[in-house]
Amino acid sequence: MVKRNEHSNLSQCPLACALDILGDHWTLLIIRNLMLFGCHEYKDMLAMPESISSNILSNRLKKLESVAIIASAPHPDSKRRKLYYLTDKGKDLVHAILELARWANQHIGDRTCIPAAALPIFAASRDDAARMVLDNLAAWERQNLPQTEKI
Amino acid sequence: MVKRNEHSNLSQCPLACALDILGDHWTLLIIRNLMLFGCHEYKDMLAMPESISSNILSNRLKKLESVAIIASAPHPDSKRRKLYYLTDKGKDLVHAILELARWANQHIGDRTCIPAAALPIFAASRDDAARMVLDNLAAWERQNLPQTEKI
DNA sequence: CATAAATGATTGCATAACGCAATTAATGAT
DNA sequence: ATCATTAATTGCGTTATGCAATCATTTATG
Repeated sequence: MVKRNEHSNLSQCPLACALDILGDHWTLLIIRNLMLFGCHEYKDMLAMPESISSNILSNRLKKLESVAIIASAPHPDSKRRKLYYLTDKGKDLVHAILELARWANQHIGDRTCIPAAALPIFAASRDDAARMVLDNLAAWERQNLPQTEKI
Repeated sequence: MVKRNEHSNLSQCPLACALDILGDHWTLLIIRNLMLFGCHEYKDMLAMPESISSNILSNRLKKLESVAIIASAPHPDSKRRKLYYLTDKGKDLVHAILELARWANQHIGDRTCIPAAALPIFAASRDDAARMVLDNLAAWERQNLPQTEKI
């Protein structure tokens, strides 16, 4: 059985190893949902405009949890629901994600439109933008996660 | 015929549109080769440690040229060789690429090792690093590309 | 209590993308 | 002339993806 090429078997380049985890069409969009769009539940992610399939979503959430980029907690309102959130490792992707979005906005901007939820972040400077995102996440966590669950 | 999900059909989010172009296992590695490793020819890219297949490489070079992230020029030494290089649009990915590499180095650093060619860049601050990369590229272009070919 | 709806997943199947080896066409070198 | 190099392309088998349907569990409703 020929497995998919895992760069990290052959290369120790940081970029190559990062792409083993992040280099597909969906993973960074899931992280974007958690980071910028206040999307913290399975059903919310299924409803995103890019229309991810439920099997792919399930698969990616599992992978991201297994490499500790995200974590999950039971939803306070229901046993069958879960809250997904970014770990510190996941939050640190804010710089890479904002740079990719910034590039797209600058170079393929005729095809893009910054989502309303992200407008204030795009208006800010690089450093301010990252800080705003992290502040928003911290505020969400104070409201929605048990205080002891901070990872 | 079911085509691969193209996010840009459904979403105008800059990140989603960027991933239509960059969101696979190989595209950013090719850009990395041009940007950081002084790798400007087909045969050099085939020799990279991650072992890309020649059909995939050919396909990605074509796609990247079609979206004007790279361009090519005939090699001065041989008609059958080509020189690939980054356009300004491609060079602007320097920030995103360095942030991804920085993240990997910080969070999965046990599995990574910064390639020697990139060490001085990693040692520098964010702003200095991007400037160093762009200076290196400009120097290479002065030596290897006809002056009128600047795109 | 019985039934229906919501939710987080999993399964089966068809298709597209990929990985590998071999091959091609054009050019250069001996 | 013959062989090697280079930038691709082709064929074929494997893997990943997309989609629809389904499942199991939990919550809501009559």
